[in-house]
Amino acid sequence: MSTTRVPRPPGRPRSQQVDEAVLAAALDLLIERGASETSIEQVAQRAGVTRATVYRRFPGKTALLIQAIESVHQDHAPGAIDWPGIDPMLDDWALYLSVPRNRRMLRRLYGAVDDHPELLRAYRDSHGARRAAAEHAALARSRERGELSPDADLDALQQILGGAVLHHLGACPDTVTAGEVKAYLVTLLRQTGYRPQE
Amino acid sequence: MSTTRVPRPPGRPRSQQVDEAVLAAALDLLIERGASETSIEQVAQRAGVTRATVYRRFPGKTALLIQAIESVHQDHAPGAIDWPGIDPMLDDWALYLSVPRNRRMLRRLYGAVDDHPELLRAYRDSHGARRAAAEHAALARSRERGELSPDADLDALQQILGGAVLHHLGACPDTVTAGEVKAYLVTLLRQTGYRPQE
DNA sequence: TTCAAATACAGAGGTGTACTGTATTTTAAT
DNA sequence: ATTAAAATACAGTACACCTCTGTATTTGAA
Repeated sequence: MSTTRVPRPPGRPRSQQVDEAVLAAALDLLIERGASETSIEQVAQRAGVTRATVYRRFPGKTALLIQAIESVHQDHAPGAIDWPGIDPMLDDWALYLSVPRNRRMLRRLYGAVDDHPELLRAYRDSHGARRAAAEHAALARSRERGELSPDADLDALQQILGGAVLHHLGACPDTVTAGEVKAYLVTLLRQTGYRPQE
Repeated sequence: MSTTRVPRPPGRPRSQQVDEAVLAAALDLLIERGASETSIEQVAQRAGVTRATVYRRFPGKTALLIQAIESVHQDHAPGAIDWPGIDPMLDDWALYLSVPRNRRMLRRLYGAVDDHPELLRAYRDSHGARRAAAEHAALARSRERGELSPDADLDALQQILGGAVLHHLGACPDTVTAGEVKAYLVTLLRQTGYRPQE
């Protein structure tokens, strides 16, 4: 492999530990305080590093936050998602939405749409695109199986589900269980003719 | 009338003009920059007064913003809303959601849920409560008229609509027309069995 | 006389850059 | 092979500048 033949550049290499600490601190602060309330100073402080060290890696706050967002989902979920139908898909969603940290994260991203649209875009680019396709596929399988009306508009259903998630994020306390989230989603989906096979 | 018999308090009275200027400035900044990015300093500057003048009226930013939000809808819409059915209701929504300022305002309120939950609460208290009842009534009328399935869950439909609005706010540019918004809402609602009478 | 409003103040925190000293690593000369 | 030089990273400090906060004091309108 020629990939191993990368001549190491001269000088002291950057500490990977510092890389990770900075990104983790940035992500934490994004979730805790939001994008515009997060400062380079705070990130550096939390990462146990000086501001200059952060500035060496990132030109500014936005670039830092974008990379922090991207760093989340490159760790796990390298393979493609594939749900056999709506029910297991909702299970996954419910599990995700029952973790307060995830809920806050999503709210922060949507809440920063006007000031930092790049963040939501980075989130979608880094792990939303695959999902959309997988969602569509799951809905299609369920429709074939008769769990949905044969003439159901899958795109519309997808948007209804997306809206339901947003509504839930804004209206429900972060103490909900996965079971409650799923029950909520199923209730709404039932209005569209969803009839899960038992 | 004894109401005219209010003995004027001694000293210089507060300028009502300043009152309005401060509230208007606060509302503008809330919409433009968001709650946490808005400072008393900026409000004072935009209202053409000094900080001390603002502090005399409001103990802090939150109280100021709450009152600014409440000041919007006490001007117009004093009477109860009453929609004869879903279609005119969607017309009203679409009109509202086609005004960029309104869209921004809603995004700001939802985006500030984690940091300033009082703001969304104030919004709901000051003109969301009435609406919810009116929505339910409009849906009920349409159901009776056969535009919805007889066993439609009105609460669930209401939440679907609420979610759709949020989704639209986050996904669509603020240049949409009222017609486009309505088309979007109707498309989603059709999935729930909505069949408007022509 | 009494309160509104302007002015002044001290403190906190953030920004981006620059400079020090030290640690770590490669490259080149011996 | 050993050693010196060069290159880079990091901590720490400082700078000049800005914005915001909350209060205290003064000026002036009713």
